[in-house]
Amino acid sequence: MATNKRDLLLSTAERLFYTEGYHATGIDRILSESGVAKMTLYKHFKSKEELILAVLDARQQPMLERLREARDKLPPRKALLGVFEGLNNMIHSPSAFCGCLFINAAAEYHDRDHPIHQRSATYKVQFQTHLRELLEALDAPQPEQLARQLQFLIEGALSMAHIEGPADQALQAKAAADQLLQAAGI
Amino acid sequence: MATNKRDLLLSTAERLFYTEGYHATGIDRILSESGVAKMTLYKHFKSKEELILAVLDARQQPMLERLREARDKLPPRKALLGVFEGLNNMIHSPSAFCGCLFINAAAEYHDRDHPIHQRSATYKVQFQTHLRELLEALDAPQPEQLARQLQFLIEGALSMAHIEGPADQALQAKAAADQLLQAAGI
DNA sequence: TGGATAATAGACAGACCTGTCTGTATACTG
DNA sequence: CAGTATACAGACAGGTCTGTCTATTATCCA
Repeated sequence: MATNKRDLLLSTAERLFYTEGYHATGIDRILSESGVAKMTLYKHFKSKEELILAVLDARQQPMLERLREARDKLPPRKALLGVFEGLNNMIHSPSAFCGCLFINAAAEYHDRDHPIHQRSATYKVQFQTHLRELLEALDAPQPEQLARQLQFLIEGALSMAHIEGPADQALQAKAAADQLLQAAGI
Repeated sequence: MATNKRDLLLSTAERLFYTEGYHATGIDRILSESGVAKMTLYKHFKSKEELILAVLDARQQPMLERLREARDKLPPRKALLGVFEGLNNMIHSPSAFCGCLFINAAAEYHDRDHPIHQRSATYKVQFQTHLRELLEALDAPQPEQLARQLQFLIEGALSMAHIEGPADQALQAKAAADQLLQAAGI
């Protein structure tokens, strides 16, 4: 038996939401694939929406943690370009690559006041803050703007890898990032 | 009475699919907002899926046409940066901006063999071809790679504008594109 | 061993979904 | 005027969705 029904539900739901979509994945599908009873799900989560929010939170934590680890272990420029290597691994993950869990969530819940959209936006803000801090450590002239431009490259590579299939998107984005850094004197 | 029921259905469906999502928009909603009868819809389109495909096709045509117009009227470098101005207009459109219709479609129909996903991918390929042709006209050293990098900037700016709300994403992406072009000696 | 806790299966309500069907009204066309 | 195409309203079938409920079983701890 798995350690914790709640975690089992979260990991099953994350996999299905990620590979099939949020609307397209019904509660019953999550239950049958995880082997958990319906009442157990509704004891842990008030509704499907709360389950989605919990999945996003659960995913956000390790992602940001890995970024912080790299920042603490590596020199700033290596940590910065390391993000693109992580992206490359993600795109070529053995399990099906379906873009970004948060972008996909925002794409299904368009309304910016919707909690799910907001949670996705929060993650992206934190991600961008991370990039900006690394650039500040490198004394970049316009860290805010450069961080946004690097994020565009990352998000764009993610989107395109999702739509056209895994290829060398992350490496080409990394090459562009490298040029932008050079142009900023880094 | 509107000119053509088919076109009325297409424009209503496009608006709803774009602002609410594909799964979240039911057939009945499209019918009640367009004032068209159900049988009329199913006379023009075999199924909801075919309606979605028709919406994507209908949207693809004018988009590519506008790009070609710019290419024929403007010098290549202006046409290239003009794409970012079009993007800026799109992001700040008076009607709600909800990202890219095609990206959103791919995000709801993840399977790359699915007709809807493929149709979205086809559009992005044509878009990239357009960028590459402009770069070839400018004698860029590596037109293929540069085209992909510019597309990452564009898609990334689109994604981020969708998730965090309309701001200066297109202009910052344009600034990055300008630097990449300069670095390539253009 | 006994009792609380947690999870189980499975039925159910009520809403919504797509797609089909019937029958009627309107408008164009030979 | 007759005939045909087009669109209409609205019921309907069959399925799926979320969320609630009941009643039963397993597990753990004192």
